[in-house]
Amino acid sequence: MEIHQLTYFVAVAETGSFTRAAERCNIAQPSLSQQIMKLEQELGEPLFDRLPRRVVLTDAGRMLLPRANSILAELQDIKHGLNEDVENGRGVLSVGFIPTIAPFVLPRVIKRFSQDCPLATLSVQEDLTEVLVREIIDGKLDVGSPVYRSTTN
Amino acid sequence: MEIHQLTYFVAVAETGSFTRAAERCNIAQPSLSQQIMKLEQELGEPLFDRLPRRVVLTDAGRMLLPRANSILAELQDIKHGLNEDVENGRGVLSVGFIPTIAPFVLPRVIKRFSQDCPLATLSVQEDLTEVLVREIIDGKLDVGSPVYRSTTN
DNA sequence: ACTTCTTACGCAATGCGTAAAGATA
DNA sequence: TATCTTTACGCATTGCGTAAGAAGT
Repeated sequence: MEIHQLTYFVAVAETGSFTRAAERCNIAQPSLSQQIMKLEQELGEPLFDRLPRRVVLTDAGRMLLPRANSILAELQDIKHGLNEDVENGRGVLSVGFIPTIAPFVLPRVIKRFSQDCPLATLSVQEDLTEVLVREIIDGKLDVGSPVYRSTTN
Repeated sequence: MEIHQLTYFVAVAETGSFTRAAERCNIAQPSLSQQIMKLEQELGEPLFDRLPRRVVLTDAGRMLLPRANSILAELQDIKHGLNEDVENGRGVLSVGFIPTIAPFVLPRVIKRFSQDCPLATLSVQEDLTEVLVREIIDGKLDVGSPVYRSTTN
């Protein structure tokens, strides 16, 4: 399992197409196909259902997506934050949530976290919690702490 | 930045030696040196101070370590959990902590998490919290939820 | 026919190993 | 001299691109 494979996987999942994902990743489409197949082979089951007109996630793919996003976001954080001041409680806590549990814990955990570490930044990755996170960002759900959603490059 | 580079980095950090890290990773020692140097080059600053008798983490290295562990643990979770039943609240929440904030939030977050998701498993990665986690595992600190520390292979 | 994914194949990049060289005690 | 890391260099793996094939609308 390699990082670029996770990148390609997320691109396919988000675009719903191998072709468009290849464009986004700036590689040839067969090369992307090849890497996705290797990933599926390593994990033991297909990640996408290849339908005639579009590509949709399988159950395994749906489970992988938030975790892949979390890992890619953490890598982003590393590149951004290593040279900068990540001291003095200004750290970045990167948390990946699983769909089932997110709605229950997320608001409370964020609130709790913001109370203990007001200067720290929280990074949340989970597709199904996107709406929730957006509400927080928009200020409809005040949690008292800076929250941002990492872009997946 | 590649996965195997993070693996090598963690091995060097934990063994305090390029030679022993290479043995653990089952590769030649110069090859490991090469990958560590590439990683340092990409991040823009050295990760280790090469002392005569041992190697120690630089500030940058200390910041990278918990994040690298977190990523590697997430990859482990993916491999373990994809085929299995990660539904019904039996999921694995993998959380990476930064040294400064861990002692404050960890116990409370774990307790809160266990209340909301009694069937879920919590995975914590941070070297400086190792003692804390061990106390929890040993039962001295009851949090009411299964906790395990992922091995970094 | 047109769009999209897969297969086939060759090249180029790179991770790894062996051997030699610094460096420090 | 012994231990440990770095440098040098060649090989083998593999990711990527181009071209052709397959399948569906």
